[in-house]
Amino acid sequence: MLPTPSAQFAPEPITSSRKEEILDAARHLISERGYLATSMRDLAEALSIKPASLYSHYRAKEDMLWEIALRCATTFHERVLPLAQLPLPASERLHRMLQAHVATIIELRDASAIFFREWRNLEETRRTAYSAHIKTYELGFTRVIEAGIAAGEFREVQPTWATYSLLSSANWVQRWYKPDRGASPGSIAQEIADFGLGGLRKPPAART
Amino acid sequence: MLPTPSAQFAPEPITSSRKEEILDAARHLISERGYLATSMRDLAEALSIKPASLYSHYRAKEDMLWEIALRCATTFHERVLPLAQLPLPASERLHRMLQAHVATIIELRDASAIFFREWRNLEETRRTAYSAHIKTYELGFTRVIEAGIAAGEFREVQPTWATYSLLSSANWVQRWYKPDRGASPGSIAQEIADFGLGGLRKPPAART
DNA sequence: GTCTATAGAGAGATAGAC
DNA sequence: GTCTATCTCTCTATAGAC
Repeated sequence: MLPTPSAQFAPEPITSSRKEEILDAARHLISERGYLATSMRDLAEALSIKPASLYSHYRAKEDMLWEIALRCATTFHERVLPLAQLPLPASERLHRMLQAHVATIIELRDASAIFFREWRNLEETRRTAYSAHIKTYELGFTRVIEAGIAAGEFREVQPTWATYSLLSSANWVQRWYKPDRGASPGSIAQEIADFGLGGLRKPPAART
Repeated sequence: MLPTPSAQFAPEPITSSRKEEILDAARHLISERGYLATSMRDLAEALSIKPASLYSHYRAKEDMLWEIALRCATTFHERVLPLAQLPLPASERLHRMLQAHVATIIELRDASAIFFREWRNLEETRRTAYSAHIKTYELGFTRVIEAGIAAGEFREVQPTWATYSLLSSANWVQRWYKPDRGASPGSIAQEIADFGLGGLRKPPAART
């Protein structure tokens, strides 16, 4: 699963590598301090250049935020949503989706943090586009949950609520995951997917 | 459960009611736009006064954030942690704690949003105190989960991970809860507590 | 592509009259 | 307790030399 250990994005061709360095630094600083609390001065200083130089690469601060968010959304879509179409039972598909989701959060840790937290700082047009992305993504999970209920694999929960609940608990991994804690990203993803599905699965036997 | 429908906080006696009006407006604006994106000018305008007048009530913008966060933390502690001590099975105690937690999020919706999101804008001393509060609170859940595992009520999960997972999925209610959706706060709290516990409970029968 | 210099807006906060 | 007036700082962004 997820054979490529390094990220390859493709919303637009990666033009200059300097732009990428700047975006990397931006991801790091913004994920740590927040978008509004990170100034162009801070960013420039982290790169050992002057603030004005940043504007040769990005026309505005918000353009960076948008690029970070958009690439992140694209990666989640490309890696997770296709798994919904596999010819497998719904519970197995959902499990793989959750695992891929969590693995992506861990791999794109800084970008994910920004993706989850900073969308409200996008101007309205972009924020609307962002919301549409999110809705599509969530719907991918909801459909599989619905299928699982119809197939009798899952309890009869509200599919949208279950989606929120699962993704919520998966997304929090981004807040407390520390790379140095021994547990491998794969095992964490596995554990979270297991745990989340536990609440959904129909007990094999009967009772209450 | 939670007999008082209106909040009564008590970190310090409620001095003037004007202060409370200001804090209410602050809660509303900050929860909607974010702390840094809400200026003292915005807040003053919402109250139909001039920005300078705010400083007769609060010495600094951050003092408001701190008061909002501290009161919110206190309420969560007072309402939820005592339930951990009830003479009941761990699963039942955990269920009641989750339910009270979710009910509090819904009732203090604006304050909760700020409490979860804006702590990073506190100055260091306060942020440290905040972290200590949170740790104590989470530990209350972890202890009950440990007890449940020891008693054979729960599967053998990592108690801290389970705590994060449960609280994460509960906390997300704050993002998508709409007061007008028909479902009562109580039934939502119930559903979320049920769902979260499902992943934890030991299946009554055996298998896999 | 990076620099110096700076424009122009808006932030948090204070002084002191009423 | 609210006002007018304003200080000082920092922000994003631009102009134009190199």
